[in-house]
Amino acid sequence: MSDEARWLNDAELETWLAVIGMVTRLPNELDQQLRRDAHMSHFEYGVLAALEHAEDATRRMSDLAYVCHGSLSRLSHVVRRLEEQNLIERFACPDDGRSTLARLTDDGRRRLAKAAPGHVELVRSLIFDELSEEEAKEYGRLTRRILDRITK
Amino acid sequence: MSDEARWLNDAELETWLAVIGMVTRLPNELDQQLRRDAHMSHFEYGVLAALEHAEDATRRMSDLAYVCHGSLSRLSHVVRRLEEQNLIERFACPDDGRSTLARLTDDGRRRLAKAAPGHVELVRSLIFDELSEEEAKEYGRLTRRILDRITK
DNA sequence: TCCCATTAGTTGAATGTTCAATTAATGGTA
DNA sequence: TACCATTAATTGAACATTCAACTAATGGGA
Repeated sequence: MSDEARWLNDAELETWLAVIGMVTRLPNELDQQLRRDAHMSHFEYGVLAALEHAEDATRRMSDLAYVCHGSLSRLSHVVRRLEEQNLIERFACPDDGRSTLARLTDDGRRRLAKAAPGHVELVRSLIFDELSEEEAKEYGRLTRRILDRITK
Repeated sequence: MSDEARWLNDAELETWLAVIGMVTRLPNELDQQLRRDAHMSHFEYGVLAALEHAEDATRRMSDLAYVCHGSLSRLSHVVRRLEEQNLIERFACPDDGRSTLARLTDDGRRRLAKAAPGHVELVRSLIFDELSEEEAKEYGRLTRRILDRITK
């Protein structure tokens, strides 16, 4: 309270308001497009994509939660729903009895391939059509530094 | 499908993965701090703050929804809960019978003032302690351009 | 004046996420 | 070996958000 110096100045506030808008509106935008065109949320898309890029299209639940930026609980619920649609299958980890492995099925791969073009098109139109190549790189570098702070 | 050129290249993908991490993790981080220290979500904080900065600490519901980046339905539910805690009051708009005005109460102002220092401290530690003054401005400009695209 | 498309807001149900409790396996260490 | 703190994952309840349906007021036209 006695520390006025720690308040945000005008320039900082302007930046901060833009950041709030971005982190609030962008997920909504991605969710809407994917729900409309591919009947999945952006988080679900991220789970499928994270599996596709993994060795054997397989990951431990906790690793998957980390790379998808979600809690293990959230992931567990989401994976159950994806499993019910046969997009993912779960099986015990042979190395560690506590772990569960999740693997992308062929159906899952097809659903992802169907969803990807429209999703990428939206990402491109919102970010990479707006910024020059160098601006986009700089934006990535700055964002990564902040993200590393958040992740600790 | 036939359009390989529209896919993301390595640099774009790196930028995009950082952005996804940011928009997914930052809201969680803000929510956790505010819930722990002030028993409110970041969205609720935003609603109170948006009212405080308004003329007579009063705004139409739909304006409030816009500046808070949420749907009118979401805002309606949130405002009901805040009203139950006497942080906000609602009353009919004299100019337009369809509109509802929301006003910050004295209790609401106090709750916001109590929550603000800890919240600002977190924002500062995540963003403005990481970036130089010029980097923060640049980050704000780039983010704003993307946000304007999202908002159309 | 009388429509009626549009805008503003609310509500309840369906859905999704968080939170806390629980189960179970692991890896040290006494 | 027996203990137990830690890690991994799941589950159900509580809570928040979205979605669709609804009420109601407004502002133009015909």
